[in-house]
Amino acid sequence: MDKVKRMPNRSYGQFCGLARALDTVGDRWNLLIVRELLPGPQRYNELKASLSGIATNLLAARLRDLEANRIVERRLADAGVSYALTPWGAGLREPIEALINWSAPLMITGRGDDSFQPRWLATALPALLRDVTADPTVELGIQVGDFLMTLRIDQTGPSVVIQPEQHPETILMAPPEAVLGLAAGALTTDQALTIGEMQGDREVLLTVFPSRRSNAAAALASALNSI
Amino acid sequence: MDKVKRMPNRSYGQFCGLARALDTVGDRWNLLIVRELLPGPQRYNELKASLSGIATNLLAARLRDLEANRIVERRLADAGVSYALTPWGAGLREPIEALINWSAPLMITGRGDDSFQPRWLATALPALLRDVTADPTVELGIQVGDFLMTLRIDQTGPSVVIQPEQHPETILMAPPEAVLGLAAGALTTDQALTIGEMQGDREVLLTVFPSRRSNAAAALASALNSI
DNA sequence: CCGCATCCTCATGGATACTG
DNA sequence: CAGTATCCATGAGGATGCGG
Repeated sequence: MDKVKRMPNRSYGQFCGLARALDTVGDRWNLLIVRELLPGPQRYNELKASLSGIATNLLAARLRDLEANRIVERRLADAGVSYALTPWGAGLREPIEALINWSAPLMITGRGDDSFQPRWLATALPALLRDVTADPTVELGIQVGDFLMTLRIDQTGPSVVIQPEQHPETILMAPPEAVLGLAAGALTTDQALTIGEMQGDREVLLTVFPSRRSNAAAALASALNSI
Repeated sequence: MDKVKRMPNRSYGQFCGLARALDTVGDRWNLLIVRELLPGPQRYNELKASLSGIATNLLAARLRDLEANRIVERRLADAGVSYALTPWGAGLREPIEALINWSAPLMITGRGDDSFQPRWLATALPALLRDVTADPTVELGIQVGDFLMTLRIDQTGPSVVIQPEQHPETILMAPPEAVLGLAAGALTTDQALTIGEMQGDREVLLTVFPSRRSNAAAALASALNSI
């Protein structure tokens, strides 16, 4: 009846950086929680809502583990608790961005029945557009849901700023499948624009400032084709 | 008795690159199998031996999944099957290297009771030394176990070549904890050299070519300190 | 031998109800 | 709002068997 002693925690037991990284953040939901916290701190119920489907006991357990491993820290916000990444935890941005870039072929099938949060674009777009240079300087405001950001492409490369001051004349409102499909290279810029213009009943509206429109389309096309 | 229909595969169901990447390679052992195949194809039993602790049925299942997802492909070798990465599967090198870099703080505790395979250095060392430039050109042969590689640091950055032609006068034979501890910044170069020289009974021998020794130590120190 | 498949046990994940 | 508690389904670990 007394079998061999069981390992208390299921570690790979390998002296390898990858194995130890996965020992720490390899459990289910862990990296998705980190992704959720990359744009900024979140409350427990915000995390629970964004990670649709996570069991509440699992979310609590994962947050406890991540806190014990110094990846996440609890902060006392007004009227509640707020979860934020430590500097080391925020260092997971690079691996996460690398996984997002690698996964581009998995995104061209479109959204399907999957859930979507505009917040995810704040991590995905900078990753997908990294190391891309465009000839003319382009600045687009992107609004998906109630999430505002500015996509800027210039000689120094592309950058995405979250929650910028609004530029109403250059706001691109698009459904997530159009934006991410475009970002993944699934659609040409023209197709994406067409989709945006065709589905007006879904509150999809494209209003790039006219004098910049061709520049924006060309820059986006060249940027996205090189992904 | 008829409950809600269960999902056949446990997908996150999120339209997000990270979530879809983890749907594909997030299951336990998957990324470690990819790491094992990064330096080159491996046989089933080689994988089973390196990944000490994996259940044989799990390895078979994971290889089937990875093959179905076009990450791994089976090749008919002489007298058996050989598993190799597809080009897309090899693209996981970047996320894996990013995780290895992120995990450096987890490596400074040393090897402990963990297992070790020299093959892992072939992925870890280039990752840890990326984006580092050294002033003088340095070339070191590193032998751990029966695994030979050349670490070269010059103006174009560091590079590691596996199984090179041997340079006996610059071979550094060191225990894995010394090499990886050094790579993780746990030890200064001098300490690592001392360890190497002190533990001769463990077949630990450091014989950097004398005229290059100071250059090598300085280059390694500056390279490793900037990690 | 190599490359798995089967069987069994236990740890982990998932859904829901409940509580300070 | 921010979690615990509980129960059950599923997946991992380990031993063994088995055909080529």
